[in-house]
Amino acid sequence: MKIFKALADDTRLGIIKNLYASKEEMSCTEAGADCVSSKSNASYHFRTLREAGLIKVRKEAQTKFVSLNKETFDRFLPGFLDTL
Amino acid sequence: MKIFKALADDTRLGIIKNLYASKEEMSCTEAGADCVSSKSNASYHFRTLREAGLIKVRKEAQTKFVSLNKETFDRFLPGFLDTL
DNA sequence: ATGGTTGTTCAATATTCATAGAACTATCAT
DNA sequence: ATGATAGTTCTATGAATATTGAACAACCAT
Repeated sequence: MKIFKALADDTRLGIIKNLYASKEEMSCTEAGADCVSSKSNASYHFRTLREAGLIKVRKEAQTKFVSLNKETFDRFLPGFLDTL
Repeated sequence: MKIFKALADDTRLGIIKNLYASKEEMSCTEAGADCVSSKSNASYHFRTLREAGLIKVRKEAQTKFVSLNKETFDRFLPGFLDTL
């Protein structure tokens, strides 16, 4: 459920696409650059994605790096990422 | 997107589970028996599911029979139904 | 024709979710 | 220490969704 709610939003879907396309981790700022409307908005969406288990977050200095949590996709939405 | 919005709700997810478990078509009343809170509410959720392409509807007399639209699941969420 | 099912539509309300700005923490660079 | 960067949290507000009941339409059975 949390997964579907997390994916039921254009902004978050955009972030997922960015992360999938990049094949690497990105900073929150990077990953949300073209989707997000303010930094508090960004924070909100990244939290939603994290709580749904769709992304992993690693902190380095001030910066947080995010990447797709492949395990979750494989487990609950196997094959989905390839339909993006 | 419409697909995720459609799945991002407990009531509709319940309906999907019922349909998946039954392996056959069911009437709307049957499929929603344990999830839905009123008949207008049922109608609303079935419409949402239909518009997302997740179910097929067949009318026979007063009764509408609903079933999963496997094509949509296979195309956009391959493998998902088996995780239910 | 009347009454009983099955489902739809409409309008009102309630609930949930998304957005914005301001104040804040933490880290780095000078 | 100061300023800059990266992100969080809070409160308020707006937008989108869900729920309800009432009135309705379609179909069947008698």
